[in-house]
Amino acid sequence: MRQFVLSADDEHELERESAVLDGLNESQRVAAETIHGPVMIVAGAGSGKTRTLTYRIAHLLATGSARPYEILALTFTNKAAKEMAGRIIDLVGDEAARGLWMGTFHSVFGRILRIEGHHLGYTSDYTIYDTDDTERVIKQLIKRYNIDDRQFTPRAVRSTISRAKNKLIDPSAFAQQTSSFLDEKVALVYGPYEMELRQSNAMDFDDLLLNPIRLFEQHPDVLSKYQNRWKFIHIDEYQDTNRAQYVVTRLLSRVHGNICVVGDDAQSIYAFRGADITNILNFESDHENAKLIRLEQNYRSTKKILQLADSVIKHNKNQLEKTLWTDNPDGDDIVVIEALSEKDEAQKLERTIRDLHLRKGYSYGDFAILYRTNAQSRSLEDALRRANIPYEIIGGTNFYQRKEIKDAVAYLRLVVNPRDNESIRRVINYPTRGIGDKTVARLMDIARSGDGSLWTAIKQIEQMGMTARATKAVAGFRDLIQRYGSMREEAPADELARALIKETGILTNLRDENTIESLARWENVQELISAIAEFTEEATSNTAAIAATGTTPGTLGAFLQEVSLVATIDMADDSDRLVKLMTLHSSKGLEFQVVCIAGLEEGLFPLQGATADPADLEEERRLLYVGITRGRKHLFLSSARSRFRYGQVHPAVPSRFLEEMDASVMQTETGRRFGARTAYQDYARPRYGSTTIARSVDDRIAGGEFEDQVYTLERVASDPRDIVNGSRVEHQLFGSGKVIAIEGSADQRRATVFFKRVGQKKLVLKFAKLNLIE
DNA sequence: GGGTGGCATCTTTTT
DNA sequence: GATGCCACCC
Repeated sequence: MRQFVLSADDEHELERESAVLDGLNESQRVAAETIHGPVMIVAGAGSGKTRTLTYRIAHLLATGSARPYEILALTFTNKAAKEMAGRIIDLVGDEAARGLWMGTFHSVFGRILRIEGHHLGYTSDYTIYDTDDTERVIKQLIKRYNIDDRQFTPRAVRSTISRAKNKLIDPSAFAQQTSSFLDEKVALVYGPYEMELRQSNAMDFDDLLLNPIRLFEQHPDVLSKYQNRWKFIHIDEYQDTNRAQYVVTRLLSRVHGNICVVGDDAQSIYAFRGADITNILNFESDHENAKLIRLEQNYRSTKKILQLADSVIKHNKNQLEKTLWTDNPDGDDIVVIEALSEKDEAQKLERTIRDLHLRKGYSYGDFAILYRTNAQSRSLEDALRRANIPYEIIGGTNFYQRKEIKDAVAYLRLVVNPRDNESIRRVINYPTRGIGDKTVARLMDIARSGDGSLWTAIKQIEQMGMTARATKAVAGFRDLIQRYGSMREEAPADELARALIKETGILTNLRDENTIESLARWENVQELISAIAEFTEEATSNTAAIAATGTTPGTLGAFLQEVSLVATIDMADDSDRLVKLMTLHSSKGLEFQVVCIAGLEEGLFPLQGATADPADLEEERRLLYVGITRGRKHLFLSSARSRFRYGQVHPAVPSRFLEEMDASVMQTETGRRFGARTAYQDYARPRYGSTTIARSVDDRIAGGEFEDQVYTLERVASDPRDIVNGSRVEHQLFGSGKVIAIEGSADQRRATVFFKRVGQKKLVLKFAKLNLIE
C-alpha cells in the first residue's frame, strides 16, 4: 500500500517482520517448548508474549503432546482470543485445532455455567447483569433499606461489593470486617443484593468467576471432569488476574500442574477492578518447580521510546527485576506538544497525524491517540472530523449499553428468563402501558413477601387484589411475555426477536418521536435485530474450529449471554484506514506505528485522587508505561494549559510524569531540547508564531508540496472507503445528512443516508460522490 | 398515570 | 455538556 520509497526505517521494519516470521528467539523457544509443569513467562512490553503463548499451543498440537480439547487458553479480551485462534489455525490447520477452548475468563466460565449451573440452582438461560443492571439493582436496594447518603452512590457500593466478591468475601464475612462508614452501609445491601440476583436467575460479572469456584468446591466430580479434560492451561496477561481467577485456575491445574502464564508486572493496570498483582509476584513460591522465563528483548519500539518507558517505570518501587533492550534503531526523539486548551491540543495532534501521513506515508490506521478518560475523546473527535481524517473510537459507550438497545434486550431477556426482576422493572411500563410507579411498588411489595420474584406476582395478577385497571394492564404485559416465551422453542431466534420488538411498540414509539436522535435509535434497534439474525445464521452454519468466544448454538439465550460479554474493542475490525482513539486501558496488548498520548496534566493523568496513595500513583505510572510502549516508531506526548471539564474551563499544569522522563530523548515541538524548565518557559510564553512542523502542513499543502503524491485533500468527493456508519456527509443535491447504515463492499458498497432535507436515501458510494463533512 | 421543565451532579479506568 | 432526578402540572 505504501507509495513511497523505502526509507531506512522501512528497511528495518522488513527485517523485524522477517525475524518474527522466522520463528522465536532462544528464550521464547524454551518457553514454548517447556510443556510440563508450571511455567511463568515474565516479559517486557513488545517482547512477543502472546506470540510465544500462541507458538506453545501450536507446538503442543503439532507434536501430538496434547489433543485440542485438552487445551484451555484464557485471554483478556475476545479480540485477543480470536487473533490467537487465527494464528494457531494458520500454524497447524483447521482440523488439528478443532475443539480447543480459547476465550476470556468470563466467556469460558460463563459457558461452563450454562452446562453445569443447574448444580447451583441456575437454569442454563441465566441472565448476565452488566455494570449498569447491577447499579440499578443496588439503587433499588439503597432506596428500600433507606440508607440514602451523599457519598453512598450506587457506583461506590457496586465497586465495593465487586471488590469483596473478587476477594471471595461473602456477605456474612464482609459484615464482620467492616472498617469504614461506607463498608457498614455496604454490608447492609450486599446480602440482599446477592439474594436479588439469585431470585432473578441472574449473575453479575463477578459471579461468572465465583460460581465456578463454588461449583468445583461443592461438586468434586464436576471439578475432576474438567481437571481431566484440560491438561494444559494457559493464561495471558496474568498480571491482571484477580483472586477468583487465581483460585479457579489453581483448582483446574492442581492435578497435572501444567499451567503456563504470561505477564508483565509493569503493565498491571487493573487493580481498581480487583486485579491482584501478588498473583504474578508469587507465582514461583506458589507453584513448586515453577520455571521462570524472562523475555527481555523488545521487538516493537525504537531505542528512544524504550528508554523513555524505562525512565518512567523506574520511579516505581514495586516491580520484578528485568531490563528491556532492543536491537531496533534509535528512532526519533519523543515530541512533547504543549497546547493552550484541549481544542488546541486536538488540533495540534490532528496536524501531527496529517503531517506524518503525508510525509512518511503512514496509513491512518497506523495512528492511535490514547487518553486517560473517555470524556477526552470529544475534542479529539471534533478536530479529526473537521480535518476529514477518518477515525474510530474504541470503547466508550458500547452499542449494547445504549438505552434503546437495553430496552429491547430487556424484553428478549424476559422471554428467555422471566424471573429477571431488573428487566421487568426496566420495561414493565416502557413503552407506557398504564403501569405506574404505584402499581410497580405494590408488585415489589407482593414479591418481597413471597418468593422475591416479580414474575410470580405478575403471573397471578388477577389474585393480587389490585384495581381493575392496573390488573388489566399488568395482565397485558404478562401475556405478551408468556406468549413469546412459549414460542421460543419453535421459532428461530431472529424472527422471534423481530416480532416481539415490533409488538412491544418500541419501534413505533421511536419513529413517532421523529427527531434525528430518535430515528438513529430506531436504526440501532433494527441493527440489533440484524445482529441476532447474523448470530443465528452463524451458529447454524458454524464450522469454526475453535470456540474462541465459547460460542453456543444460536439460541436467543446464547446470544444474550454473549453480547453481555463483548467489549467494543472486540468488535473493532482491523480497519487499517482509521485513526484509533481509545483509553490507555483499552490500548493494552495493541501496537501502533505512531502513538499520541493526550492530556498529560496534573489531575487528569495522574488523575485527581490517584496521587495521594503511592500505590494508586504507581498504577497511573504503569498505565503511562503501557501507553508509551504501544508505540513502535513515533511517540507524541501532549498537554494543555487549560481544559474544559464539568462545563467549565479549568487551568491545568503539566503532569509530574513529564518531569520524571528522560529528557535526553525528548524535544519540544519546536525542536528544542525538552526539560522541566524549558517546558515551563514554553508555557509562560507560548511560541505559536514560530515555525513548527505540525503547524506548517496546511501552508505546505497550499504551496503544492504534496501534489505529486497520491494523497490529496481536495474537497470534491471523499474517498468512499472513508465513509463509515455515522459519518456526516454532503451530497450535491440532497444536502447534508448522516450515514445510518452501510452494506456491501467494494464497488457495491451502499450507504443509507438520512438527509436533513429529503429524508432517507440509499446510495451506491462509488457513484454518489459523497463528501465527508465535520 | 403521564409528561415536562428546571436543577444538581458529574468523569476514572472495564470483563 | 449531558444526563438523571424531582417537582409540578395536566
